[in-house]
Amino acid sequence: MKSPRQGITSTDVARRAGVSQSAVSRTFTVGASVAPETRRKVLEAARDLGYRPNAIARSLITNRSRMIGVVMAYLENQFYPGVLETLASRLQERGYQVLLFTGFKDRNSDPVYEQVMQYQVDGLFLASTTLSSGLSGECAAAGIPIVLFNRTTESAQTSSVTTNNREGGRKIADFLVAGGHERYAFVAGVADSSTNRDRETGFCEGLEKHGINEIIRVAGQYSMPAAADAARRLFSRSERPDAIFVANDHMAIAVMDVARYEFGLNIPEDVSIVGYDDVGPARWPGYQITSYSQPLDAMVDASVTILMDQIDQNKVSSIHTVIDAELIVRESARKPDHGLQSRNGQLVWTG
Amino acid sequence: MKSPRQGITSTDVARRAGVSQSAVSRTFTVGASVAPETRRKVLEAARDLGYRPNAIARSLITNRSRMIGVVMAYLENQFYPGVLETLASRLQERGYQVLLFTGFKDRNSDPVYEQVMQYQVDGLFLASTTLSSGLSGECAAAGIPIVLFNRTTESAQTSSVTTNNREGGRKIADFLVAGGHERYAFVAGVADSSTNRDRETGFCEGLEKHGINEIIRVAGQYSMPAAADAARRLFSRSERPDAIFVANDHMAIAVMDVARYEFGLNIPEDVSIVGYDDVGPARWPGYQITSYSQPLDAMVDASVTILMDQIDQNKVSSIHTVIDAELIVRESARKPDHGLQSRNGQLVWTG
DNA sequence: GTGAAAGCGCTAACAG
DNA sequence: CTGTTAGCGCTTTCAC
Repeated sequence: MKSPRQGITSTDVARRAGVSQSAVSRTFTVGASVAPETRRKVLEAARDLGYRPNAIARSLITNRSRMIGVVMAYLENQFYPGVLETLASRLQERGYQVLLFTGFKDRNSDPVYEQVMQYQVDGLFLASTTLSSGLSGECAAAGIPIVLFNRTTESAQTSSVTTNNREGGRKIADFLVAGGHERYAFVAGVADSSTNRDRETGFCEGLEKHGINEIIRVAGQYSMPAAADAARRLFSRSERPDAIFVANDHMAIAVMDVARYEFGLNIPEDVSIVGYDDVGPARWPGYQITSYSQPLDAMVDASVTILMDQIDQNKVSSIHTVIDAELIVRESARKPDHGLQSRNGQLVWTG
Repeated sequence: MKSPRQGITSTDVARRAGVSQSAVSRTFTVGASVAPETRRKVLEAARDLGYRPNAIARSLITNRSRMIGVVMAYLENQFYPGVLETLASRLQERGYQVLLFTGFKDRNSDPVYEQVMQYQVDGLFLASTTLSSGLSGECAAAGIPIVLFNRTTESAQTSSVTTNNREGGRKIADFLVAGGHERYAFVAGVADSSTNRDRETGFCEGLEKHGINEIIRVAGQYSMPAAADAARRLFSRSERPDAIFVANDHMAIAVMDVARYEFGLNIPEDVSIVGYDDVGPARWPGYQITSYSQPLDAMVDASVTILMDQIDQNKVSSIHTVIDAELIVRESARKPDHGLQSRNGQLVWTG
């Protein structure tokens, strides 16, 4: 008698259907040629036995696991669960699975990658995390494409998908200036992330273009508590800023809460706040954040396309896709009297 | 020349180290006996070559994939990303990986399970979703343990981890009654989920015990828009409820927003709101939801323990773990003048 | 402690 | 179209 862990194999099915084991394999391989009658017999036997092809065994021989390693350090920022959900969905449609690595926020991520690699993933999707150049080289050598999501590097061995963060920063500067503000501040994310750097650069450029050369910069580390602290410092200044660009919505929420509940400020009357990402809570009535939207679906689609193309061609290259995005205007920042346009029921800044 | 997709195998390492392939295998198998000198040679050769054992091939022979299939229909409710993160972390500590299935909210989930099974997962963790009895039987037969997270069934073939939802409902009733309210309402989640049913039953029981027999029940479907609609109906009544238990925090947020921004109500002066889960935003200054906490870590640990035990013993059984939880008292509901106790810097209702 | 050999369940030539 | 055969990379007896 078979042990309970032992499944039904294609050989079992073959025996029962009175055909060869290869015939069974062919029946479950798309595009393989099997006579209708054989196929019928196999399917019947398979159904009777409750047979399911063993994807692990298939992987071993095809040298394709049909798994994509997805690495996300943390899921606290609401943007990422959304990414994960639509990514998983898109991949599943194409017959790929998600091998997820997350929850290692503070720990060293090297062992994580060690694991990913052992599972022979066909591609790597990295969000809210970075990768040693050693490993990306290894992946390139092994023919495993890598997509950095919402991050970039100069590396020739990885691809990336981002929005035009620099232009985003610039547009936000334009928007805030058009709204007639006086003292500008920036709440930064993690300093060495490309995304933060680009948003900041764009914002500064934009302000400078309008002759504004003084920007108060505080560090928010992409975390709510750090952003709250940053906000406290900002609002305690004698010259309180009246226009703040916060590098993402996750932090903007913390900043708004501090402004209102600790300093009694009114938004946007006393201070305008602009965020980035357009996450769920940005639309909640209590926040209504004016935010540069990151089009989730388009970004995920682009990532999946890059991965699939490179997997199919069996060769990795470095593609950098930049997705167009818009500044969605809501109530958290003073609105200019021009340059606003309604689009799909949303107000957007057209400059 | 090897194709780029071809990795370095144990045979390559063996050749370079001048030992047999089995020696290499042993070096990478914990508890196998290898002479220190052999081990050293192997490790050196492996490092030189950049060798990594192939987990897929190992799975095939050991009949253990060291992957746990995690199924979560959606990640919108902030509770679940948190679960996912700590679950992944705990599993990784034990050398298990997460094969994630999500993002099929509206679609039929059968093909999802079809996929999971093909990947020979060693166990199944199901949250915010249910399972056909056929499939759970199949898993039981195949020796694959299943844990339902935050749900239960009578099925003898699955385990479950929940908080004591019924008692939670009762305590919330006690708390609201002690706060001195008059008209009670319940915003339900998905009607046929065990979690919702138990919370509701407990709430009704609790109120009846205090002689309150009229409860307005509206359906919120565990979704924000549905909960918002439910709230609109509730607050449009001539006799507006002044105490509402919302089956989870995710919906409670929507209810609070409708109360404040559409009906101009003050919370808790005009209406008290109690939620369930104690998710992140429940602690945000703008919400401060009085909520029955679901202790994430304890729940996840219990789930992992169940899975690991059954995998190790190679036999599935039906364990139902119920975790103790507390009603965390914040500002969204009128506070009684007794029965409150401070614990770890939080106020809890002790009845 | 070590190597040789036999598979795990499957796919992919290869003849027929 | 079908069966036979040879592995995929690894673990695991089994002698030595």
